[in-house]
Amino acid sequence: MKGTYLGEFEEIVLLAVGILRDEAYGVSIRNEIESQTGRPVNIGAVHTALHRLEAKGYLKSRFGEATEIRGGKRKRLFVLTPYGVKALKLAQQVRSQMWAQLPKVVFHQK
Amino acid sequence: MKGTYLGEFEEIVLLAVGILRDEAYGVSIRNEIESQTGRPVNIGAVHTALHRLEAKGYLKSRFGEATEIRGGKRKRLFVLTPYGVKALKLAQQVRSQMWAQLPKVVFHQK
DNA sequence: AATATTATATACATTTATAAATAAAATTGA
DNA sequence: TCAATTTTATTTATAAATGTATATAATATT
Repeated sequence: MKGTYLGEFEEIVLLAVGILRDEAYGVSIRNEIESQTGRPVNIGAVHTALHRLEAKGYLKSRFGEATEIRGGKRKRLFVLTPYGVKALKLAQQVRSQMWAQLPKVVFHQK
Repeated sequence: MKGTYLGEFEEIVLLAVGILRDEAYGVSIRNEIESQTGRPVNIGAVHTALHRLEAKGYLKSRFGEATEIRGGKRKRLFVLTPYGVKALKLAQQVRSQMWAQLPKVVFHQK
């Protein structure tokens, strides 16, 4: 495991998994990110990120039932590991601390 | 200008520039990031990020006086542009909003 | 069989990490 | 004085990690 920190997109994927809880899989994660950020997200990008995050130990996965709705392969459901939660907290904490030190002048620039 | 959002490291570089104000240049930025994050930072990584961020319009730069202390080249001093401040705010806002939606269970996982 | 839904694989682009080279300016000391 | 040295800094080159897009596969419904 090399990179000890999260990429920008990886972090958002982790957050989406946390929010979705038992319903976090490729497509629902994509939708969640799109609605939260307003930016279009490619499904392949999500799967690649999920795979890497699992390899790094930030996520774990299991197969769900084949979808009840229409068709499709079995969903692969993801959950945060304690290590993943820790990484999220650390990333946010560092930035919060830096934000708090930004001079007001900069902060209020338009 | 392609990538519309900030990389993880780019964001930290911008924050360091904001904190350092009139004294933001390669070496001081590196030191600031190291002390804020506790992780070692390569000076070349900082310079490439600064260059990219300037090209994207998030930063602008000018030359400072040659150092008063011993020897050395002129420093290239950086400041945030309004566009850079906006990008920082947006990035933090999206994540704060997502954090707020994380179920408490996840949040308090150790 | 065609369609809808989902996952996976592959390829390529961009960002970040690392190391080494180059440049500029002040000090040192003959 | 002035060339060698020291200090400070930027630039360049390359590798690794991360981000994005496209193509392919699997499975159920219509």
